[in-house]
Amino acid sequence: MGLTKTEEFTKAQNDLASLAKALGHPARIAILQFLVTKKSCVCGDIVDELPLSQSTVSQHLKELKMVGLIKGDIEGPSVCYCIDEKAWEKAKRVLEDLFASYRAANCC
Amino acid sequence: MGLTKTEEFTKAQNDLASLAKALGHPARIAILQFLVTKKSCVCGDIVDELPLSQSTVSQHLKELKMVGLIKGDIEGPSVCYCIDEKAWEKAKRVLEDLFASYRAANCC
DNA sequence: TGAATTGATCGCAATATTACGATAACATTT
DNA sequence: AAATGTTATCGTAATATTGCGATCAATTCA
Repeated sequence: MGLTKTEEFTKAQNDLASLAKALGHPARIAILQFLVTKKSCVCGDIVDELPLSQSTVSQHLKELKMVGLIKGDIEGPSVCYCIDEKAWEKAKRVLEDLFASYRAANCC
Repeated sequence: MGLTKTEEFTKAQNDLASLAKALGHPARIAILQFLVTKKSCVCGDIVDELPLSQSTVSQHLKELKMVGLIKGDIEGPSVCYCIDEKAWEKAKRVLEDLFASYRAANCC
């Protein structure tokens, strides 16, 4: 198979999983960290920063854009990628909710 | 290829990505949520709860165990899976750090 | 001991991901 | 218009993930 049975889970579970999946690659973590420190938003600078080819970086940017964590504005010939504040805050909240829901208990 | 270039990134980036990757499947989110509400810790009950076969659930449990988020104690004939409090808190912190590092700025 | 129960592992098939070079698309500059 | 610079997309190869049935290992129960 290799096909996740998304229809068997709730939308919230799928959304959270999609978000986490987008974070589940070191290159994408690196991209987000770079954008957070805002050394630059320009795509080319991100490519220069990462030990990956331009096409590979472009793909990672696409995935981050798909879950909404970043957005890209065309700026003349280049593209300016930025954290999408709203999506960022929402992701933060959703993850916090998951982690806050646990109350330590001496089971086992 | 298909091979993540982990050696090109920092340990922190790889660790964070591994954690996120483990969270990046709805079944694993469902398992964690189930354990958090602590309806039961017994493996069989988790299997019953999920729309997946026993072997598939076992694999997901294995992945969660590998990143440390849960631990499994043998309890007679069955196995009791629980949130690993320490790893849970650490994961929480690491993700919080990432999300807290962003300061809204009107770039782009 | 033998049967039943529980969970892990193996082997396989289908699909997804990662990575890269090549090339396309688009805007700017000459 | 042509050349240049920047980013996206396509095609392809290698590897990883997902899912399941079958089977193995360990424990309990009769």
